[in-house]
Amino acid sequence: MSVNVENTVEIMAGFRALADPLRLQIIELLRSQELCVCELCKKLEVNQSKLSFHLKNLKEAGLVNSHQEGRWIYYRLNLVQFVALEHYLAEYRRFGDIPSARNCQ
Amino acid sequence: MSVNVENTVEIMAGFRALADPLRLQIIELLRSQELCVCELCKKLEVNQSKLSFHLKNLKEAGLVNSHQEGRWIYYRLNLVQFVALEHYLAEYRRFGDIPSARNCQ
DNA sequence: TTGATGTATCAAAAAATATTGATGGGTTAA
DNA sequence: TTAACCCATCAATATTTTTTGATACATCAA
Repeated sequence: MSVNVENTVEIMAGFRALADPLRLQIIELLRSQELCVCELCKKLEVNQSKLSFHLKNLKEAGLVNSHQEGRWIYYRLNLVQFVALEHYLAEYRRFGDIPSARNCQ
Repeated sequence: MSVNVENTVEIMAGFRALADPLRLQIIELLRSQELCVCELCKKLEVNQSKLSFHLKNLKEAGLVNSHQEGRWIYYRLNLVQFVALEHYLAEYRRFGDIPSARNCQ
């Protein structure tokens, strides 16, 4: 019933990574297909350095993985982490209605 | 199938609000019971101004509601918004495996 | 080899967020 | 009334995050 404190840091990192418009655009693109950085650059019309920064951010939060193929580095979603975040949120409604406050003082 | 762009701003605001340790502590406390600001202050050992800032943040993101009762203002979770965020994440796994990249160039 | 391409990283500047302390507005009890 | 309490807001500061441009390191093609 109580929230797992050890995981909370990772969960929060996930939410933090999702809290940015460009990063949200990135993961929405990756939703349908794995992509390399240069393709993301073109589709999102941002410079490579900026994109690299945000991809690192997403990767450190566990939301994406990458693998190299020749000189390209492909990024793809790590769905496991999405599920973890989803479950964290699901916990909040698991126990139904929340009691009103008993009077303060 | 595609992600609803209009909602994305609200969804992102939700994630942003969750991306902070104190705010996460707040909602974890509110999970079991509605609380007033002074009680949250005591439990979390932070000053009132700081707490007020973060509560405003959570409220603007739709994660909590508040109502006044005498001189106390009680905050409680807005579970509807938690469900909305949960559903947003659930969309990512709805369509199963993601194709590998076709070669870039 | 050499030069071009794809990507990460770094330092500096810019922008966004958070903290702090002070103040003020409601509400209640005396 | 007055004073105490609960809370929001504001301005100034501090901190964190993001952007930008430069550079460096692989890999590949010629």
